[in-house]
Amino acid sequence: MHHCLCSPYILLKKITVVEMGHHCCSKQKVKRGLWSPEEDEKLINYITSHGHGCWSSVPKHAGLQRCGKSCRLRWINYLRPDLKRGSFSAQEERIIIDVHRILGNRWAQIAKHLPGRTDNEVKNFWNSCIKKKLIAQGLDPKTHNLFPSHNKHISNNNNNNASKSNNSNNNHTLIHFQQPFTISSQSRSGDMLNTSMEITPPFLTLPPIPPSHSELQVHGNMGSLSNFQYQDSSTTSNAMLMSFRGSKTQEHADFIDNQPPISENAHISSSFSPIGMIDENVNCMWDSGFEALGGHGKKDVEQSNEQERQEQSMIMYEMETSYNNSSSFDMELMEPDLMPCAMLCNSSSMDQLAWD
DNA sequence: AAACTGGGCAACCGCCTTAAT
DNA sequence: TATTAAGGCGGTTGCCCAGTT
Repeated sequence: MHHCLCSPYILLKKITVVEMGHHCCSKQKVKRGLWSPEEDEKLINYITSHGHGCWSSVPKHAGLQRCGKSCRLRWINYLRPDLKRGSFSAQEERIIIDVHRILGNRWAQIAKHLPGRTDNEVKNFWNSCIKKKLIAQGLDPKTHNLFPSHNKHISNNNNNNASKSNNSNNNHTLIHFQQPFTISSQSRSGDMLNTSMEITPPFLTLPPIPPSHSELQVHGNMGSLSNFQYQDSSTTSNAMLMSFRGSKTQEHADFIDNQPPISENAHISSSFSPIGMIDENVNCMWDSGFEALGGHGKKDVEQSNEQERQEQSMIMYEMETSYNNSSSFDMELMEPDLMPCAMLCNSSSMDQLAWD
């Protein structure tokens, strides 16, 4: 729920003036509570004509009895012109979950993947909505893993440590792919980066987007990780397929984008140590270059410069299975596009944030 | 109709980091 | 190098609204 700037809700809300003020502006009398339309107008007028500059001086220059922090927060979370309004889309929801899975409660980082959304908004949405959905699915919202009791239940049903739920008759596409694996990054030239991460699937924790918007298909039998495929055909250009072919002797994880192969160097290794290519500008985290599935647009020659940049940013990932339940890695080393969400969201937003 | 309750969300608090001196 | 102020961020609070009793 977003309150309109002229909402009676704001007008009726009690606004207090605090004598002591905040610790950051203790010598001022500052208003607290919700902002009035008049205050908003003052702040907007000042910032649009002068920029915020030093926030601590904004209230004085703008004629506001607020502390600088409060002004900054009000601008960032509510008044900024580039803010997106309205409820979160299913795709935004998926991005939040995917990034949260990797970054945890780093709302500001998560919000960077959602243009027009603020960290506060994402945080509130998580706490009020997504968290409950995950819990309802039997997933721990902190770890995104199954709660032990739920895990046991699934295990009993499937006789395996991996399972899926793909009942087309309900709205829960929930892939429980329990074996964690470690990702370490490697530059294309072969130089190893000190980047590694361990991911405990499932990647997918959301109900499928309604068919009108997207289709999420799960194929195969997850038993022993064999022949599992995940296909996201939400858009014509983003469709991809991940295939886990598992056996005790030879296991694969194929990540196939419907984009044309970016590099012939891409390959999949055995022993469940698949190596995929990461392309920050392709809407897919993994581009194995194995085979294209379905239609896709061809690379335009005029994009050669762009492609060169893409090539430079490609990182080879090696994944290997691990059987402990820890899931830690150095978040600071994780580039936004190296996250699962990159599979699902528009490249435009990801591009901007790619190498921040 | 009134009271109660939970959800949603804007705003605040306090800690940490960074930049300036 | 130490100190201080400002900015940034995650956690939490408090208020209003809508639904329920």
